Amino acid sequence: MPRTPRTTAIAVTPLQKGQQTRAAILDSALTLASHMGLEGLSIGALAEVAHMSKSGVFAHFGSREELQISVIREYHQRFEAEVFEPSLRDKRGLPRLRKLFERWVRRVSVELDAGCIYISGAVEFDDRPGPVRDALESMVKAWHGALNRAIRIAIDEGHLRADTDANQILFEIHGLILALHHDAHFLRTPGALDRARRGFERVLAQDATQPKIPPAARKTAPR
Amino acid sequence: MPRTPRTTAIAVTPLQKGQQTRAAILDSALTLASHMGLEGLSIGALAEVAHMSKSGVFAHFGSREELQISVIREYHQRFEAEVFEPSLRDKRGLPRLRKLFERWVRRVSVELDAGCIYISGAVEFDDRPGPVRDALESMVKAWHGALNRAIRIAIDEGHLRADTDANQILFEIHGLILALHHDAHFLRTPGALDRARRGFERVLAQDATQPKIPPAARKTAPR
DNA sequence: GGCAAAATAGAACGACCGTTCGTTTATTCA
DNA sequence: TGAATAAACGAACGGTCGTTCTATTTTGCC
Repeated sequence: MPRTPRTTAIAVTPLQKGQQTRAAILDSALTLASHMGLEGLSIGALAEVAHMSKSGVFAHFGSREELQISVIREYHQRFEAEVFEPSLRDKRGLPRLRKLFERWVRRVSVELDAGCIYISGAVEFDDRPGPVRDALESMVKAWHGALNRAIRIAIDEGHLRADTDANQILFEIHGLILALHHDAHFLRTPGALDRARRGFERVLAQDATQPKIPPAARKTAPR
Repeated sequence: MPRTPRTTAIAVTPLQKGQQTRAAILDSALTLASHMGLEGLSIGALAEVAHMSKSGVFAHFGSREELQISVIREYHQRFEAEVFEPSLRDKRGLPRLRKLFERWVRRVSVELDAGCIYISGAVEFDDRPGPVRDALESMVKAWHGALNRAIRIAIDEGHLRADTDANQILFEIHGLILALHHDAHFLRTPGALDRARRGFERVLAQDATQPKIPPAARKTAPR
């Protein structure tokens, strides 16, 4: 058989028309879901934003549930590309962990008005079993796994004490992100970003083997 | 004019029939909203749970929005009665703060399956202006104000250092509660409750004037 | 250029939504 | 007890939802 790049031609052709509009729809769906939540994401509203008919949008996903799952997967992909992957080029241990947190914090707060789909999704679907919840859960767990690994590397490198409880640190760091999201998006308290950063340094300080010299604070607080 | 306890007869009569069923409806509405969120709270579903007709339920509130606000107010009242008010009988300062946190933590995690309306509401309404959001925001701010006062009392009593940043502590404590809610309800991770408690003691340890002797941990970790 | 296949549109569906209205039942009070 | 009032019902409305189906248009390929 000669070359048959028919059905599974992934990256060769510059995206078939269908995949292309699908990507455009998904892009609109992401911003829409960030504002209205995954439950508030309706096909009608999405069609309007994408300048398409309801059935035209629908045909790309087959069901609303599949659309929601696609949104979650797309969000995960962007999250990984923006927050996780760059950290692989950072120095292992605490430096990498700090950068990871900084990018995370930015992602949650800088997403100007829109909220984080992991966070809103967790609240919307904590009581609602099904494929959407499953997709969300596996994405969140994957991210937590990556964070846990980063923390353990910091232990292995000797930057954190050997008896450090990685999951406890993860729990507290995650709490800081959630509080940041809450204060920045709901209460709109100014200064929440710095509170998250200060909290992060306090969490690290507890288990750090070196006296705390957070690189950013060094010039302003050189005591 | 003789006695006219007509419209505003609050606590004298053992609750008119109307108020009585209104309270019953509100009770069902609270559990329903805890599961489905404030946005997922529909009058039809509520009527079914309350064994009433839609219009019968509707008449008690006049609009869905008013129903949502009533739910928020009722939740706030219960939250205050269960978490805040008992603390007024606790010893001022750190003891009171610890009890406050412990009751809060219990409230968030022990609500067996249902979620906290403050937390889910904050996510649902963070970019949806209107009376519902306003009601939620004022309730949450009232609670934060009470917590802030409790922390400052601990400073005044000399239990926390004089230069303690009360709002920073509040931010971090709130984060622990949010992380607990996330892990307990969404991920269903076991041990989240203890992680929240440990985090709380770490937050306090940073600013405590006495070496950390958390009363609960004294017997298990007497080092 | 023409043909098969993919992509989109448009109308219609049943279900549920919040809300309105007229009627009927239950409660209150003299 | 009987009249006045409050409470609850039931049907209906306009609207939006996800989904289905059939037509029409657009695309990709020889």
